[in-house]
Amino acid sequence: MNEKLTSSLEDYLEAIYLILKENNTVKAIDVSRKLGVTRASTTEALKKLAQKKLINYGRYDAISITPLGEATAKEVVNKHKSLYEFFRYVLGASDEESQKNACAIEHIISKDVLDRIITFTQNFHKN
Amino acid sequence: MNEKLTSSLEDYLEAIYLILKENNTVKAIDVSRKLGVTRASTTEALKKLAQKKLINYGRYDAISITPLGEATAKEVVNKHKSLYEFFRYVLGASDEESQKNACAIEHIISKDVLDRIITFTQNFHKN
DNA sequence: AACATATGTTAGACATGCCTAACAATAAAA
DNA sequence: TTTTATTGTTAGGCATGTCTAACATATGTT
Repeated sequence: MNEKLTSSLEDYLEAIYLILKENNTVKAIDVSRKLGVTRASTTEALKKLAQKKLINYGRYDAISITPLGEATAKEVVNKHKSLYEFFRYVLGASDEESQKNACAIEHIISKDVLDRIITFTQNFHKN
Repeated sequence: MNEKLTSSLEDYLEAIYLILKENNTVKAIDVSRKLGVTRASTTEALKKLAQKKLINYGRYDAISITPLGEATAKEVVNKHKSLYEFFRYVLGASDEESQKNACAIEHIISKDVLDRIITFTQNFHKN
């Protein structure tokens, strides 16, 4: 049941969550544009996310996020944010580099190492 | 021509390089065991690496690495080592966690951010 | 050398994830 | 409201990467 999401599906879920937060509404095409994929690809991803109970969605239907989906999305967004801040403010990388690497690494880093990075960043800011 | 390797092919090349360094010889089955994949999968990967001139290899033939392949492998190994050291000695993660995360992140981190991590680790050791 | 075991290869299958092109439905404009 | 444009869906294709099972070759043992 509770299988781990693929990087790709995490990206779709994250996009839906972020768009919803800005617009209070999401359309498939917004997701397509945000991720730079075709509408066809988005349709397929939406089906899979709905099957996993992370979003509510039916044919030609509005998209909404479930509580489970929202929790999952928030986790990904937090990972992204934590990594971004580490790259940007601790390592001094550019905004673009920090974003790019956070986007890739957020899907594969372990909780243990991420937590250490978060702690490290906090201590770094204190000193 | 000089297309970037996939994460998977980088793993195979890295394994070949490391086994060669220990044994002075590699067999496909060694690679299979090291990566936890079937012999069939390794055969296919070897074909692709040979096509890209990273290894010398023909049907039922011994495997050797080309200068280009060796250079490429060394880069990956260095990325791995740098990440491992950062996780292990700067963040204080366990050996296993450090290995696991290095294995995954080595394929996707950018040169810019990696270089910053290397510098950071060096400075950390000085203080 | 003959047989047995280990290793390598191939074919065919499956899963993921992307695409294009054609079609369907909805929304906007006339 | 009828037409047009936008958005969503489906079907079919392609690439990657894995697997199993059957077969081929090589290696080791007797």
